Amino acid sequence: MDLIIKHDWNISEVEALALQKELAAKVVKTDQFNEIKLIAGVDVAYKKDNDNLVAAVVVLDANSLEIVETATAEDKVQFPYIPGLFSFRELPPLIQAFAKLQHSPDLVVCDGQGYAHPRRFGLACHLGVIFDIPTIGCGKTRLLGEHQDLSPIRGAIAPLIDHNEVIGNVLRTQTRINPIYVSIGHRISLSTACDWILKLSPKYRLPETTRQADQLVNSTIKQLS
DNA sequence: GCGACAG
DNA sequence: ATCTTGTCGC
Repeated sequence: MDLIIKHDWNISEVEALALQKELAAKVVKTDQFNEIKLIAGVDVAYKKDNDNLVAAVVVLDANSLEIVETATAEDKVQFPYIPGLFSFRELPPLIQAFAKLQHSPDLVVCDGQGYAHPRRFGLACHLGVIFDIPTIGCGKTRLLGEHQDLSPIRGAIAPLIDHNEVIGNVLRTQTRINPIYVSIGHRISLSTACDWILKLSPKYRLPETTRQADQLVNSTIKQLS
């Protein structure tokens, strides 16, 4: 896993906004990948005893959903949580975890929005662009945008719209369970992204990738405490 | 001015 | 995210 774009992370809020505007121009919104054999799920959690963040990456076989490899990293918080600047808080430890991987995933499912973002550059876009790999944004709650009511059945889908632009899809992954918010990260189309999320969510609300990453990051925090 | 606001 | 009481829906 090689970083294609490197930039400072110890920057001000104003500088972060300018950087988002610059990098957002590099997002590719169409399918640009070959066969997807390995899919990674990522998650980051806050460790309150030492004010650190713990990041976890889990690589799964795209067909069997069996775990192929995992990696974790711990780092100090160096940016506050600001809605719209989420990636500047969570990506530093995540990059460290990716650096430890022996396998390069062909697709990364992110815990957070992608294109469904005020400046169309959520965490999934940021991660995708700096590594230049296909990514999907997958959020449990809405950052912005409006949508119509959704059928209660698994597979129900509705466009998420902001200022007359479709910025993502609201997707029901389980019948009568709250839908999730899917958006483009990088090098993937919205429809292909939703196909993968449904395939990766046969049993639970969230994709298996996200579940495994969440489990790993929490067990890591418990173990280190 | 007030409310909303990924994790 | 995380903590936690009261309220609501099934």
